[in-house]
Amino acid sequence: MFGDKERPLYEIKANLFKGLAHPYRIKILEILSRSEEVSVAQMLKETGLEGSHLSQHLAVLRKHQLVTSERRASVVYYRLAYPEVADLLRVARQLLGELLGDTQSRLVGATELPNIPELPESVSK
Amino acid sequence: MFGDKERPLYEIKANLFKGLAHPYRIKILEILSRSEEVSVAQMLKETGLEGSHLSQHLAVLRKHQLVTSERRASVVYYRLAYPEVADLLRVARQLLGELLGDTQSRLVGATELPNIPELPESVSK
DNA sequence: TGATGGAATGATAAATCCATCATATCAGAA
DNA sequence: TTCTGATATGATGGATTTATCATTCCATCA
Repeated sequence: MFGDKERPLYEIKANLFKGLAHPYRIKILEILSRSEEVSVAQMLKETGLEGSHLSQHLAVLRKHQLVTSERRASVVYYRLAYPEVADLLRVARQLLGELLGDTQSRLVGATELPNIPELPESVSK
Repeated sequence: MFGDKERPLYEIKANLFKGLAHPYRIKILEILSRSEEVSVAQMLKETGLEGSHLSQHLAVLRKHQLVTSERRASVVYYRLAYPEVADLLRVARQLLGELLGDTQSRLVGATELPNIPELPESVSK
């Protein structure tokens, strides 16, 4: 195993992307990208997730240092840890523009990409 | 399940990040970012991976449409499917600059992030 | 044709991740 | 203090991902 100093950058980067690699976490980060600061209660509404499930995804995002949280009274507020997180989502959107623009990609995407668990209505976009 | 048209963007984005969420795939994409076009043989050398393992990761990258491949004679050449892929890595690097710049993050990263399988010497950076 | 080298695919066990449910913590109200 | 609403943590089974090994495919050369 590696000490942190010598740990290859690839692994740190891969970890970063792992933090982003779930539809609900993307959803959460996009909510945070728009709003500066959002309470867990608000996210519950916007995502339609069950409480502990949301908390679990928030824990992942915290672990990867993509968000920070602050408790005021009994409410916990989240925000993006760095504006670059939003940049990352922006570039991803841009790449997907290209990617989905290609005629074939629809079909390929539909048939070959892993199937995706259904989300509650409220989450659809 | 969703047809491709209504499939929420979050899921498509999450899939994109999943394609990036492995150290060897980052390594591979960075090699491709530098070189316009690279043969599998060259990647074998640069990554130190065993053949079928490399192929498997290349298959993942193809499935996610992050790279394209072309066979000329018996050699297969890969390249990035879109320049935005390199952008994504660039932004990630930038974010990590912030993230690792913070004093605490080293410790947190070392103790709390999932442990990472050791890579052969040749891959270390 | 058969043999050879480069690359991809298939199968499998181990590791990791996810959704669900139950339980715990924390802070304010009664 | 006990209760209650808000949030987090723990445990568990099922699904997905990964590393390894064996096999197959594809193109060239003898």
